[in-house]
Amino acid sequence: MGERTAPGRVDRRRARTRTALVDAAQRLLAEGRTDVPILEITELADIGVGSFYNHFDSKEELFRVAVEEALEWWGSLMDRLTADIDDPAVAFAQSFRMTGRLHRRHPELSRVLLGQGLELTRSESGLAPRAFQDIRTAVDAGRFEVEDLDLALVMTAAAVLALGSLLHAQPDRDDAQSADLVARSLLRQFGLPADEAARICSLDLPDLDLVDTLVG
Amino acid sequence: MGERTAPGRVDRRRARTRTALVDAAQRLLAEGRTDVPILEITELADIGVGSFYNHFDSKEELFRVAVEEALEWWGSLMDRLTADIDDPAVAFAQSFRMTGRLHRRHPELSRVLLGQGLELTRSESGLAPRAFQDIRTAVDAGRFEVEDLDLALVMTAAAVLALGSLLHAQPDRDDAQSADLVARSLLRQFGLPADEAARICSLDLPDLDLVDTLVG
DNA sequence: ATTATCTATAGATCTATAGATAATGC
DNA sequence: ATTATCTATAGATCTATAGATAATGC
Repeated sequence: MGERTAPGRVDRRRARTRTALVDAAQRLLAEGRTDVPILEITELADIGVGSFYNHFDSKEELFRVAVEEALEWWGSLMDRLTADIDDPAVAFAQSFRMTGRLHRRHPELSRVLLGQGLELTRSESGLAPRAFQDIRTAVDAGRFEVEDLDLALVMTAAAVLALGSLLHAQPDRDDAQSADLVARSLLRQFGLPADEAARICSLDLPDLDLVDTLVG
Repeated sequence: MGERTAPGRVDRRRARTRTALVDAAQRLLAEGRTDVPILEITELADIGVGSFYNHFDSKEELFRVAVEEALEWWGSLMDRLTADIDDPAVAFAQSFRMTGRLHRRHPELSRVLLGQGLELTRSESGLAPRAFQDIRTAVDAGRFEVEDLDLALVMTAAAVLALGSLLHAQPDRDDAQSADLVARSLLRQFGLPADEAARICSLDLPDLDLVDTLVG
């Protein structure tokens, strides 16, 4: 009976409510306040408490979804911005360096990321699978020399978190310079010669300003 | 009027209750369950709810103390075990390699550590100040070449956490080998030549079995 | 006599839902 | 007519304390 209907006003209204909840959850995540009553979440989202249960079974589920969507958004952005880079070592480095700049550019998203900690590496979506893929491709292409892929992934995640943590703790620190320094150190850990690592980490990055206007 | 009395039975009973609470909190921390009713904590500690408030004002305070005491215990152990090492690079590496082995040897304590995440680096006690001191001493002695002490500290903490996270996720992974591999990578990051880093990370470690019988 | 602990519970807070209202579809 | 949202609230849960009991000191 193929009842394919174009999404109508009802669906859009429903989607708006859901988005309001996820947005509110992301704002709370950014403040590290996940231990709040559902009523506070719905007030922040400016909807009635009752509507909460039309969309999520519990606070935990909402926060899980909120984290997932936030990181998936950034991950897919990194995909698009590195899609036409041939050298997988460069693609990896560009993603890392841009994610380093994320901490200042989108502090709320950065805090969502930091709040995840190393749980990050166990997610099926978001940044981890992409980083893992980048590293594997670079190893297969003979660009990285890494005998332990899992260790490499978790060290990468740790570097992202360490960098973000430091940038928030020290508001005056230069994010670009620190990010590139850490990226260089990671590339060297993955077997690239020092000068090659330095070269890669001083390449131009895509203009994130342009991107924000397209998708953010 | 100088009422110095030897701690009597009352004080010991009081201390026992407090310790029971802190122990219970550490067990809960190890399971990541800090969001439990106070009643559950006191039942786990096998004391009445009322007694809780004789010792702590809130759950949060109890958990803070529980983390602090756990990490301070391990930190002071590392101090003692590296006290008579002359080369600060070696002292740093020994502490790091032993802490890597902590994840298998004391999984509960390890989970307390992992639960802290990079907050770790902002604590006035525990591992961070010791690691910072080690790194600074090594830099001053010309053993490490590190231009950014804060970055070095946070990368060290991240490496500890990454290693622990991986060891828990992969129970079959060789903890000693992984720890030494990461330690070597850190030493190289801090400017030591590859062969020197490898040598340091294959030195004998103090016998932790003996120590456990003395203090644990 | 003093101090810590225990039991029992008042009052605060939170979750989840029932039933009413509003928006859209047909 | 249908579906989403809203308001109001019953019932569950949790915190923090009052008052009773038990342990120790003198």
